[in-house]
Amino acid sequence: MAKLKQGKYRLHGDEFFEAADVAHEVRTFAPPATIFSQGDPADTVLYVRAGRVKLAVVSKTGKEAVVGMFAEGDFFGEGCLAGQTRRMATASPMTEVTLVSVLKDEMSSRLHDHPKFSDRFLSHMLTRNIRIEEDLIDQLFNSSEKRLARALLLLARYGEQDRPQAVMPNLSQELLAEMVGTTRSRVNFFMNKFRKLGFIEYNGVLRINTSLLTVVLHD
Amino acid sequence: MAKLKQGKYRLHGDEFFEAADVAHEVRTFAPPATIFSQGDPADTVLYVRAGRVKLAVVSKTGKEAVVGMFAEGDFFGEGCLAGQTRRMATASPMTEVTLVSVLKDEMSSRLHDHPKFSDRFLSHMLTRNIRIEEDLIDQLFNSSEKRLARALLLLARYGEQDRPQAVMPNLSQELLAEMVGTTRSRVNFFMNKFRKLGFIEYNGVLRINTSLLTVVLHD
DNA sequence: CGCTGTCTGTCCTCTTTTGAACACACCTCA
DNA sequence: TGAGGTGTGTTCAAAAGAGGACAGACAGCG
Repeated sequence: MAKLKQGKYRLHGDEFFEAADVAHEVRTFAPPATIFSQGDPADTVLYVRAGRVKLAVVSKTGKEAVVGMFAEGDFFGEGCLAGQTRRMATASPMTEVTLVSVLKDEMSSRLHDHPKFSDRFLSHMLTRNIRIEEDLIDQLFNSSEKRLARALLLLARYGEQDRPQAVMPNLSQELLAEMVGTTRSRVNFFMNKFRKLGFIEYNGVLRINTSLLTVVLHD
Repeated sequence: MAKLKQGKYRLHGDEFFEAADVAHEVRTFAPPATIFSQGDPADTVLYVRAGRVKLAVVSKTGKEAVVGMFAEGDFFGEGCLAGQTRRMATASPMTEVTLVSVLKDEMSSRLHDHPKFSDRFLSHMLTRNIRIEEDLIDQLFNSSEKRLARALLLLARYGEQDRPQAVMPNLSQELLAEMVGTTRSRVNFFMNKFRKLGFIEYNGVLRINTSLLTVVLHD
């Protein structure tokens, strides 16, 4: 385990793959490639060694929604372990990304016979679960204004690792709308509102005033 | 393993608890009791041996939303394994219910050293994950009309075990509204619409015409 | 019997959200 | 240099939803 500067412990990359002797394949992607598409046959579980991945669903009406973003240390595509035979969403790289891909059957076996590996995976599942559940509650309770505020705050926390609160510039209002579950015009409206109120500033880079923006969340 | 009539295999009750030698406690509840409340300290994982449980969140503004319903064979309250120290939701029995409760630390240990048990739990997590993700997508894409239709269809599938499509009578429009994430007046409006169109009928018992109602979902 | 509580049916207003349009700025590439 | 692409700022009418209010039906209970 490597201790990161924020003080959190995190298992690093391959160790536990190698410790558990998991047969795997390493693949890299860069935008605008596609890792897998909604409807593809699903027989591998993926793990992010480096970079960032977006998981999105498109509805019958062509609307697109982001249902997950994954970074170093995350698994995704694990639905196939529960019997999903097709991908339910489309995964694409947001940056250059290095992935470890493990066949479903291999994955099941190693989960079964290697406790450390299974611990690690289970802990991912628990965390992911909490996150989706929060997203669901957010959708159930909050207006799009609050949901946008929350999304920005989560992004800010992501950014924390490097400099205080500079968030990636390749984050269009269109993408924000997909993450939040609303339309671009709505996002634009609230972004300007937040800017006027001094909660955020942006012109190329996005800076977020965490403490001010938090106020939006709590009425 | 017992083979159920629908042809699905399902592990039954205690077997795998006993096989894994998990220290546990059995408790029973009946409405209108509370199993645990949002904000309570969280240090056990629960398992439903019989009956049905509702998991709901109340917002700061007093709105209530149902984020999960659990039946025989389901685990819940597993957030504490991922470090949540408080319950994020309130769990209540919907019927008479028999629960198995396992201390968090005991749970971690057994997950770590007993593959069968860990398999079983992991499979629960994967399934639950898929379900919440679907709920989230449903919220992101669909109007309350479609969400209600979906909720009813899911309920019908639940009922499938016994008679074709009679759904529990103690299912108020208020509760439906909480499950769907809307208001009662909205639910009432669509229930009447569905009834007029012959998609459902109700007067005490609710009967759902699955194939007709499915049409609503697909435009 | 009447009181009370719960659930349904209905109606109405106010707010939020959608969906689409158009102008403008900026970048890139031929 | 100019054309096309992409992202932003802005506006607006129309649709969907929220949030109440109120009456009637019905059951349990003192």
